[in-house]
Amino acid sequence: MRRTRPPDSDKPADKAIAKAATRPVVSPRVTIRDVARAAGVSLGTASRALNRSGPVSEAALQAVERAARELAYAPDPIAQSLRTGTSGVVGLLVSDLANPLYARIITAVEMRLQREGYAMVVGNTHNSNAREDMMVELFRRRRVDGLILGPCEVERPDHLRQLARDLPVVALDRDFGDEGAGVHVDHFGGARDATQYLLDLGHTRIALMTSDGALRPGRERINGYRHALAGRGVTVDDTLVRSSRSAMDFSFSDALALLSAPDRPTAFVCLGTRILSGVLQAMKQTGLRVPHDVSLICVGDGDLPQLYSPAITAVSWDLEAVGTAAAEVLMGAIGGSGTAATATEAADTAASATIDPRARREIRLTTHVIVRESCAPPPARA
Amino acid sequence: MRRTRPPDSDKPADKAIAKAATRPVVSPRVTIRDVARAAGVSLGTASRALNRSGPVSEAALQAVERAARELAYAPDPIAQSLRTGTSGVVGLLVSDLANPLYARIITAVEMRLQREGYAMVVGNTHNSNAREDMMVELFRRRRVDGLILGPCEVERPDHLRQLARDLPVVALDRDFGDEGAGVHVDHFGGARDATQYLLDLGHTRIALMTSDGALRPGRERINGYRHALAGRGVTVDDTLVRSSRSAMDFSFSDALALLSAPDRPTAFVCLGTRILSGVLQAMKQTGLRVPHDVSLICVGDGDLPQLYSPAITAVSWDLEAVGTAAAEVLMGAIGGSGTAATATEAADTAASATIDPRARREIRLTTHVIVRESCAPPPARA
DNA sequence: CTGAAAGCGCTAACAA
DNA sequence: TTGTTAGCGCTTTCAG
Repeated sequence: MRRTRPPDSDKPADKAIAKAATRPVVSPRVTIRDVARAAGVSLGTASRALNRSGPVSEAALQAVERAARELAYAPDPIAQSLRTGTSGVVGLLVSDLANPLYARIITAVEMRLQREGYAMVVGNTHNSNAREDMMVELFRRRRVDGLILGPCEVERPDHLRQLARDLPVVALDRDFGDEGAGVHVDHFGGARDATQYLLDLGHTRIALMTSDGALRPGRERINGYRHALAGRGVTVDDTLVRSSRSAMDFSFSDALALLSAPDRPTAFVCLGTRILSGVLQAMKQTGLRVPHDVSLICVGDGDLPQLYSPAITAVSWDLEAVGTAAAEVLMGAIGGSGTAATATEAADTAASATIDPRARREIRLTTHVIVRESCAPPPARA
Repeated sequence: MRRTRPPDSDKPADKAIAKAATRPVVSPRVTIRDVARAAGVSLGTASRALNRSGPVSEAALQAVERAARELAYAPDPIAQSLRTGTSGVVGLLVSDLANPLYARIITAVEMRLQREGYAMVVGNTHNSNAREDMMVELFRRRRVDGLILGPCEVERPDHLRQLARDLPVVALDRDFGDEGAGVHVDHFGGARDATQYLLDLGHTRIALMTSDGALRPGRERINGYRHALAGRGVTVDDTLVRSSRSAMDFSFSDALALLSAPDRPTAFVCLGTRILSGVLQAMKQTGLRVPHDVSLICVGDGDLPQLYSPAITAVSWDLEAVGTAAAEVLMGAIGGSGTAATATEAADTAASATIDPRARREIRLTTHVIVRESCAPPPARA
């Protein structure tokens, strides 16, 4: 058996199918042909009856339906896909499926999609644009009817716009261009409110710890923080704004440094529970106490802030709503008579004027702060 | 437009595809036909060359590969599926995608699957057998090449065995019959070790809080607990073993009751972080302290036990390994020249003797306890 | 209103 | 070794 290394078709996608192909098919399916025969009509009529896609006499309709029922006929999605170019599948890509935030969003998306009969394929980008592009390509090959994309590595609004041009795309907390749709959480407002709450308590040295200043959520939050400070005439001390790419590890050491400094902050705004973890550990290590010595507020709620002792005040938003909204916007875009996909040759041409209003939809969700036990007025100055 | 209500084809699956079908197809794909033409060979030869599925002359091979490369040809998975009856997709069903445990397992599965070129469709059973059956049916229609199934509602080993008969199935922490495969975590050992650790510390009144006695994990854990107690000659006080279906809500009130009783337990084994939450809240409410007044140990590690203060001792196992193992076992079963699927008419007939050894594989993973700060000797008796 | 027929893109017989 | 052909199951013209 000659076995020169497969050169091109060795891409994983092909491997999978080739490998699986060795398994024989299961049981002889009931096809639409069987239904047609049983109903005594032609194949075309059966199809039209089943799909209500053309004129069918009442008699034929009844017969076909009865036959379908009796034979327990179920259409073959694969065959339908081949013919129609659509799949009844939507793809969802996030940086980390295991992130509880995404996990909850995904659950909501799945639930909504399931109700509508769509299946959901998921993928992990590991926060890499390259991986994202690869997965998107794979999904497109599989003819997904739409895509939901979470934040990834850096913003690429034009890239996203380009993609949205021939496939319904819903962005989660991502900037996108004129085309496409997305659901945005008001991180700006969340960070602003959190900071304001702290200011009201009398804090002025408020540290902000964020992980990803490059992405929309991080950016918006930093802006909200600055906005609140500016609103009270407090000048921003940039040494108090720490942002990095990796979460927990950095937040611990950064918080430690901050807390050990002579003029240490009296409050922390932590953007995410992983960062909260790091700060909490730093607190533990330095022997400082919450909220007596320093106040803490966490942007993004979860088990940890809720159950920690003292319970941590948090900025919260409805994750299920994010997922549901994403699913709904996407289905709107798919259902909407797909202006999105008329294969114009010159892809760089300016967008046509006939954009379906539904294809350009943004949903904005608000945040609110849940006051718990982790914030108090700052300790009297030494 | 006459519009008698769709009677049978109104099942969600059909709805999705029908709806999506209104969108036009994207761009004219490069087909294998184009490749063949460009390479100056016939369609069949191109196919054989691309798949190494038959004799091809070196010259033809080169030409085809070059053509494929230049045209950036990518095979259409849908068409391949229709022809071969396989899809390069595997389905994964768990009771709750948002459960951090599953979320991490899923991530690992996805990573492994992705490497092999498989896509993953996921679904939520919400712990309902009916939903599980429905989703399985949906997935099968879509011709998934295999299934990974998490625990759900109640054990149905025969049902699972039946299913595994014509589709590769990997069970996660579920009992399964003679056919099929699965990965099992040693929950028995975990609970036993945890209990023993507590016994060693001097505890005898150890409460066990579990959520799902009906499923394998819960059952095994209860057994492990009993085993450890029996090994030390401690008689089991059944009032100390609390099990229920719903997690957090019940665990709070149950723990509260237990803690308020005159002869209260000096230690708790909490099966899962959600239950830990409830117990923690009950502790807070009663003013009891960890580990001074009562010791705590959590089966199943996570953010909460790790970061709580005091940090909670936990029984841990490698979730990534669970996922990876599941993916690998499944791929073994799929790749294995599929003895699983020879459509024998009488499905109830005894299994044939020709079961591929790979098709019957079980992977067993061990647990270990991570000692932290939540356990101490019991307080001196009043 | 209905039936016949043409494919969607691919693989797998079967002849040559 | 190769080219031709027959479908996989379905939707959708296009004539009747």
